[in-house]
Amino acid sequence: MALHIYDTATRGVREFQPVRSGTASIYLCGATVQAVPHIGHVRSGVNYDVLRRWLSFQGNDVLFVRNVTDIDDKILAKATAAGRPWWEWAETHERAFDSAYDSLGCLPPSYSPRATGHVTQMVELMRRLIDAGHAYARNGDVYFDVRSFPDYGALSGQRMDDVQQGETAATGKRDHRDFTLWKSAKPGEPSWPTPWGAGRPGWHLECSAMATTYLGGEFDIHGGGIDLIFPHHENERAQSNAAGDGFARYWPHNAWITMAGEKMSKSLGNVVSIPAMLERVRAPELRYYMVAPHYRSTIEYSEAALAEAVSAYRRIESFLHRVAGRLGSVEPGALCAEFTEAMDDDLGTPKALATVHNAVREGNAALDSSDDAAALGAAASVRAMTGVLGLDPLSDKWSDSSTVDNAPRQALSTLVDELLEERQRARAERDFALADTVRDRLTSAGIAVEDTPDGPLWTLKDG
RNA sequence: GGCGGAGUGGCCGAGUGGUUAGGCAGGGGCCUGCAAAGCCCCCGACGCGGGUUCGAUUCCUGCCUCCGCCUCCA
Repeated sequence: MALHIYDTATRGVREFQPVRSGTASIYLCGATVQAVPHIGHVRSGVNYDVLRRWLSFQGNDVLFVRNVTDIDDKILAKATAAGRPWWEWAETHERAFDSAYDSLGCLPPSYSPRATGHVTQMVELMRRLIDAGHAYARNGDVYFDVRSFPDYGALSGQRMDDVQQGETAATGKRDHRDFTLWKSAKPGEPSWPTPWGAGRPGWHLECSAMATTYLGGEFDIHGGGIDLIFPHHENERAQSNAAGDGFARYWPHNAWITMAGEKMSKSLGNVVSIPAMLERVRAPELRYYMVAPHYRSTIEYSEAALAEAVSAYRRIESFLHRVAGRLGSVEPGALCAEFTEAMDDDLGTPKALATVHNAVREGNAALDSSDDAAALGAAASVRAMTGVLGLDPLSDKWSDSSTVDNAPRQALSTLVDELLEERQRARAERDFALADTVRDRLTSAGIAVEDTPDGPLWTLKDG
């Protein structure tokens, strides 16, 4: 089975057939960089990172473009309120997003275009729309004429007559449902010159301009959160199709992470920032939490569920450490067939992880029965499968050796090994009181000791 | 008002017209000086009422509850 992916436009799963065979082009609506990212924002990044990795793994040459909206009402308002230049405000938060994506193991995009760098392309797109009779200028604003495009509403399933109202601010519209392509300059606000007057981009226009600039008039996948279906993606599609571009072939949308049943928003005060979370759990554990449910299912955030994700991830991790400790290095091997099948079915990560856990159990059993070949095979498979999900505990990104300073670790290792030798001597002499005292000392220092057939193994607790 | 999503065992979370999701927790066992880890077994579920069917959690229908979008939003 080839990859099948959900398409909001058709309300169903369809086989992925790229515009150009052997390549995959993805445009993801990235952040409006007006505040620090929370876990909801990063879920989108992580979900599409998994899609991108899966397409790459299957041999596609993937182009992954994730934009940055670096000019909009909120950025201007917040920067003004903070007494800072708008461009500094945007840049500061863009860095915060980049850092959050990176810390969760999202591969960097092929390119991350900024809205302010693509005014030329936006002007050209407006020119085409006006020439074709799909847009009009009024007092320096430029609007898309919704009634000129009969297919408007097809993506989101909206019926024209039932759309309650459009953007509130605009005044020069022919129809209240028309949306703004370009906003005329207001005193004190940044602006760029156009044939219709100075102004700044309307939100929807920039994505069409940037997507087609880098991915072509027709490309494969356009993603984002479910809230973007209407009006943002509806409008993007309308303006691009009206201009004569085929635009995106597939429109998947990821669901929310909610808090106590409500979407996260700063006004509700229920935002969990990424740095705050990473003080409590390790990055791959948080990533596991976001990858384990299906991307189209709402995640109801809870401490207990997060703790379960931590346990589940550690089960996988400790299996790989077990095998590596006993049998030496483990290289990524072949995927289980069920894993491929699950991933091909609209990125069925829950089933895919079930496959991983089955392999872990079988691998542990093989280890217990000293079937080294089977254990190694299972471990290789687990590395490959978790690698596709960006969760491979032995990858350079997540293995402890790459994140912990080597010299301190060496020093610690020397001291711990001496204590463990002392404990082993005590055990050999059946002086268990002394042995347990040594173990208790290590435990209280945050070092867990496990006895294995190959001798004691120590790990730092709570990574 | 329009459009869309969801209600699964103690918890998280998939899925299917009849036969094992997976994880976490709980009970029993093996292993271990003890512990931890691991393995084996067990426990148990499909919001409510109708209908279709040999059989429905899975299809149809009515109802209840919750959530999202329609202004900016991952």
